[in-house]
Amino acid sequence: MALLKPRASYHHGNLQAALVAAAKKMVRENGAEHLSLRAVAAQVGVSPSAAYHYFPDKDALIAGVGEALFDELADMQEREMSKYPGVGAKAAIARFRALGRAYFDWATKEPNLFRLMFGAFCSIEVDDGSLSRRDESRAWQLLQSSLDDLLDTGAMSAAMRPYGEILAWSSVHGASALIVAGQLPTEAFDSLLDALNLSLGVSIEKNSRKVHK
Amino acid sequence: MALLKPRASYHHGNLQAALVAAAKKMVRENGAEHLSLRAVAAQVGVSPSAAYHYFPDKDALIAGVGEALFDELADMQEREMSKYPGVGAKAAIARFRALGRAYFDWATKEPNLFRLMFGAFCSIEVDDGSLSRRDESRAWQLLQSSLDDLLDTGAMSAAMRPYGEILAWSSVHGASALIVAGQLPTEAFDSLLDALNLSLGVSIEKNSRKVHK
DNA sequence: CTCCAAATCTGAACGATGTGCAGATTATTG
DNA sequence: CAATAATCTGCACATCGTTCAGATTTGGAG
Repeated sequence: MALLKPRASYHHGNLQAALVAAAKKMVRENGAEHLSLRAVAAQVGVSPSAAYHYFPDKDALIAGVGEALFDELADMQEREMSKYPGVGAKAAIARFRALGRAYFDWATKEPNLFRLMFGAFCSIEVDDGSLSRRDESRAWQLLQSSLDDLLDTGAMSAAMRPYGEILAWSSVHGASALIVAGQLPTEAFDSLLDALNLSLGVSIEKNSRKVHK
Repeated sequence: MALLKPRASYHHGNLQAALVAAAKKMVRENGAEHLSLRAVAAQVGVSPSAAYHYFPDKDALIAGVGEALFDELADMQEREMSKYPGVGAKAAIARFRALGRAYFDWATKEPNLFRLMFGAFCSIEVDDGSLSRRDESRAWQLLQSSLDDLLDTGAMSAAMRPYGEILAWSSVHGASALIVAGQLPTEAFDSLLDALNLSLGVSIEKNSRKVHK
């Protein structure tokens, strides 16, 4: 089982990317904890040892998958936000909700990938004391500009603005993680978004759902 | 390495509990993803096969550790809250803060145990549609009574009460998880607690820290 | 106390896994 | 065209999770 596929040439061409892509697909289906380096290599049509030319060990491969995933998540968030292109407060609120919901949808549709991103893999280097991952991440910048947008259009209370990033990201991530882990029911996320809007001084509009029980 | 320790009697006495305890110690040190069933058995002084009399497989052992951990977490939260035994609003606020901070301290002091609890292990059974884990968990009940306490003592706005559980648990868990994953700096949790108190209509008292950055 | 059945643990074995290393194969450059 | 570098293979090793037949011990019935 899991035999080597024949290849056109002895050299693969773009092995590194192919390994990451194959690993991502297998993590999505089986979870990162059941990923096998040998299976990834076989899927790509290469011997297990070949992977060690591009990754020092299996964990590095998984970290490579994680990097790609953070980019994909930001892409999806941008796509969802761009569906509400207006300039007023109403559009700003819609974009803010879309941002949070995109995060949640990603988490629930791809729980294995979501767990990979925030698990024990993808170790963050903080030894040099420079930028923390947060400041450079695209997701963080999206959130920041969305909150600025809310403030500028008068949709958000100025008093809560300094807490916007931490409260929004923590609560949206926390609800998503707890729901993915089975500790909260799926419907709880609607309540969370309503609560978050209330907290930031944003009035709930008609598309909000009922408070969960 | 990892030799079998000699035992007094052929039968161990309380193997199941000993296995869980040893597994917990090893997860705490090396992370659940590097736990070895054989190493756990050797630590207890028993052959690897002996474990299969109490757990169908390795994942079940890890799930057993998870169960114990949820109890320990609730114990710690109760202990921390009992340090503020007053009856007024001020004490209720202090207890609420202690509840959240105990959760965070647990997460940061034992990141490997924290990740085990909310990772892909400890699968929740929801097939029978009965109680979700949330409703029966002691942590949830602690949070509920703490929020009721805030409301009764007039420390919390009644309008926010329906959102109390979801907002508090999601944001505290989210901030803890993001900080443990290295996505947020440690100091961010103080801001989160302040933001949470503001959101629920609780006035910030003197022991609050500066907003981060 | 004796003996037997049930509970508990061992030992060896199997297939699969992560990883290192010597060498084979191909690409690239002078 | 030759030689050097890049890339990949084959084999080996230790370890892992798991199974199963059998050894050891316990507890209860006579």
